[in-house]
Amino acid sequence: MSLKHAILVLLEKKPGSGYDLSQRFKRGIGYFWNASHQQIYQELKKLADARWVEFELQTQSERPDKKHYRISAAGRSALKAWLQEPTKHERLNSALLVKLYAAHLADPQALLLQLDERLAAHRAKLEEYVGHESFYLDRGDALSQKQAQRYLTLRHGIRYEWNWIEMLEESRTLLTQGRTPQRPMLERLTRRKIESK
Amino acid sequence: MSLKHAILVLLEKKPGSGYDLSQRFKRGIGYFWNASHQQIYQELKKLADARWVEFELQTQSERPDKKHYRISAAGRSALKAWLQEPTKHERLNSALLVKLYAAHLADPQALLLQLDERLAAHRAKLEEYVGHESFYLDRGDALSQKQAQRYLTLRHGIRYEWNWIEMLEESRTLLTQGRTPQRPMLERLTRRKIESK
DNA sequence: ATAGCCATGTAACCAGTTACATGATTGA
DNA sequence: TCAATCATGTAACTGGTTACATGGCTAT
Repeated sequence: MSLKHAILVLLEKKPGSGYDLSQRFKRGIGYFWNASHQQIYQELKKLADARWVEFELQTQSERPDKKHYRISAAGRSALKAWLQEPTKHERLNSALLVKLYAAHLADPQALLLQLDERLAAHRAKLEEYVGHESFYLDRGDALSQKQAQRYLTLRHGIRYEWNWIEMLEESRTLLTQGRTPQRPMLERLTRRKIESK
Repeated sequence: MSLKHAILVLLEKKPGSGYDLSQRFKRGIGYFWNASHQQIYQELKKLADARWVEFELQTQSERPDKKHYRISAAGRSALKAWLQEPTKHERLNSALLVKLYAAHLADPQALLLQLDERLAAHRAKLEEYVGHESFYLDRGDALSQKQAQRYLTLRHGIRYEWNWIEMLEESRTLLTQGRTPQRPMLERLTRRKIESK
């Protein structure tokens, strides 16, 4: 499992409560890892049992008490070990693509609704990400290694959203106007790049 | 769950055994849905219990006996109902991106190995997909609605692989030469496209 | 009043992976 | 002889979702 390790990465960067972590999973690291608060709390408990994290109880007036977690030395070395391990391919299972594949069996109107809903969501995400990008671009050459890494993951997020938008737009065109894209997805120039493996 | 429905889609297209299905999940529909044979056999049993599929036993000499499954009328209407239902967002969890995000904590050599392994896999997939594409392009305007839908899902697969390749190449450049991409991911022209929501 | 944020959790369930199990045929 | 293909499954486990549960504070 990697949720354990994703949490360790976050705590290595900055300690915090389960609640803090669940917020952070919705922002930066949410480009490529998601977790619900239920999962996070259970995982933190396991991590604490394994001594990979430690916490102190912070009592607060005005707000509920909270547990402030930080990574331990053991956690750091577990994280480092995990970083060296080979990484499995993640599978991609998309129910929406299954529906598109079987679109001829569906009511076109109902499918279009679903496409539009998703299109709006991906456009919103993309706008958000493009907004984040200026942070890195303004700094130009002066990006640290850490920042550069994070910028690359953001670029991945941007590409991901952009792809979905293109796919959904092409699907809309097909369903509303019956037109299919005629050009190959990749042109000769880019194809050269593949072959130079 | 959608594995049920993915199976129904496949059986609607063409009946077959569990083994056949597991092969088909590795090919065409594998662009966007994956399933292991263990999952498939268990799911087929449930589908048969629910009367969404039917099967006959085919005894074979020379080869093991098999169960030939086909979709039932009830299965067809369950499938149709599912196609109208709203579709949940799939979450994207990528351990490799988590590792990249935390690359400064890792041994660069070990990480590079992982990147290269993935890069090779994505390049191989891309070549495979680009090969499939000619099937659709040769037919030009003459694509049926069904074929056009399938072509769109293939295009999605091509984009997906291409993205990973770009991301992994940028990461290699960062890890080996310390260079970060300077240009914004999307230029102004394409950005207009986003805003015209 | 009503919703949203802060803050934590449990329990039941569903989905997916890994390990184990069998056994014949075909091609290198 | 070894690996691959055909063909089916069970069992244990891990990971993730949904539903349920509590409760004060702040802003509209």
